[in-house]
Amino acid sequence: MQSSTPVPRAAGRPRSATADTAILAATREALVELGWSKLTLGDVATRAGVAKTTLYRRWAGKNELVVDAVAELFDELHLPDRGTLAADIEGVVLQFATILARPEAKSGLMAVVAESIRDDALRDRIRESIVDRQKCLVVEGRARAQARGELPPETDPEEAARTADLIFDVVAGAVVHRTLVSAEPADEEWVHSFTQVLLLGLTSLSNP
Amino acid sequence: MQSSTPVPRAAGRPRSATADTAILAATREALVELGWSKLTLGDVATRAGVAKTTLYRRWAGKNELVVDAVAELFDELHLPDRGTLAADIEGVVLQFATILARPEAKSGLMAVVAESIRDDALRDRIRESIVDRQKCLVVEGRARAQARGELPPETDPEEAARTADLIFDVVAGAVVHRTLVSAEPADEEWVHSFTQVLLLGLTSLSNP
DNA sequence: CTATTACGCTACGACCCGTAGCGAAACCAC
DNA sequence: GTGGTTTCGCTACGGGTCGTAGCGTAATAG
Repeated sequence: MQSSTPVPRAAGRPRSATADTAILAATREALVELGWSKLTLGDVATRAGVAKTTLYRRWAGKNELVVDAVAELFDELHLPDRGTLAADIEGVVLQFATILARPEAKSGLMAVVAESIRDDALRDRIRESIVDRQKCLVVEGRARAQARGELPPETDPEEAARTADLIFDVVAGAVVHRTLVSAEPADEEWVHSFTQVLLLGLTSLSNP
Repeated sequence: MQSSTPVPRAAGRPRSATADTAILAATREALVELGWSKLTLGDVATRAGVAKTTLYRRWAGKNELVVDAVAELFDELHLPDRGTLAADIEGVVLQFATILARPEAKSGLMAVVAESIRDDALRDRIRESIVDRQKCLVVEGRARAQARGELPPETDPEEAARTADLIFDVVAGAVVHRTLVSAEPADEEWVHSFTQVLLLGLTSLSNP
């Protein structure tokens, strides 16, 4: 019934994979040099060495393109295992802060989130490719801490989800606000103080 | 040396005060209906019943205009005196969340902050008219708590400033992230849980 | 009155958007 | 090889917004 390549290969000329990576890299480059507002799709196409029409065949517009370009920055985000909850938090927060310190992340992230306020599809895209991956780290970190006995095990899964959401908003919100609004570096000293505050709140939530 | 009106009145036709308020109101209206990206200065001028040139005589561009329009939303932000630190925090955070729930705040605030990443003058404008006023509430709230004996008095003023900055980033960041990124309401239940986390961290910072 | 400044209006070049149309190139099945 | 199919690069276009210049008029001070 089927030949060697059942479904994956559709007929016709395949899309250039190198073009994708070139476009996303060009987008980040333009974000650094021009910022969000002065970034144009025509300019990105020129930088990537592709035609403007090729860009529009793959992305609906500036919003979606920048989301994908910024999302790749968060690929390097992983949860270290440093033995204690405090050390794990410090490690992952510091990673997050390092990524946010890059100009392409600063220029792009806030802008697409602002756009997502009035674009539900864009919000979902951001959630899938950026936010949810970060939230997983919170859940995983809490699970490790519970396995170590640093935090009591969760009883109500619904309550656990609410707590994870709260922690995530606090962590991500604080780092983003520090970096993008206060415009000061989230360096080791700041992360250490922040972790200290968070840690007490974490344990207190579990032992009301 | 001076007549009746020394400095304030310059020669010539004075600027219309009603035009200012009409323009800022029209800006907020356009933010609600169109959002940041589709808001044009020509449209705002039409809504306000003024000429487009009048707009450009008073504001350098879209960024500065929206900052002023959004800043007025935060005029109603005041620190209540509910007797305890926990109650004060819950009160002011709930006020902040209520303002951020308004569509004109959502659409405008994130966008101008994103623009301020690459515009130092705009960042200063935001700081003066929006951020610093919020930070004052943190400082004032801590002073009250210290007067009540809920928090130990500060010794090092530099350390006190760092702590206030940290608390501010945590509070503002968490509420903003909850409202604009997670896109879920910062209602009384959430604010209560958040306050619980924050309060423990606050006291722990003071008693290391 | 004159001088000065703000206002409304019109018009303009410049830029970017997003799309259509075309021929050429790269893959598939036969 | 020969079709069929899809992508690619390129050009060109109408439409929209920008920010400014120019002009005549309106409002205030001296």
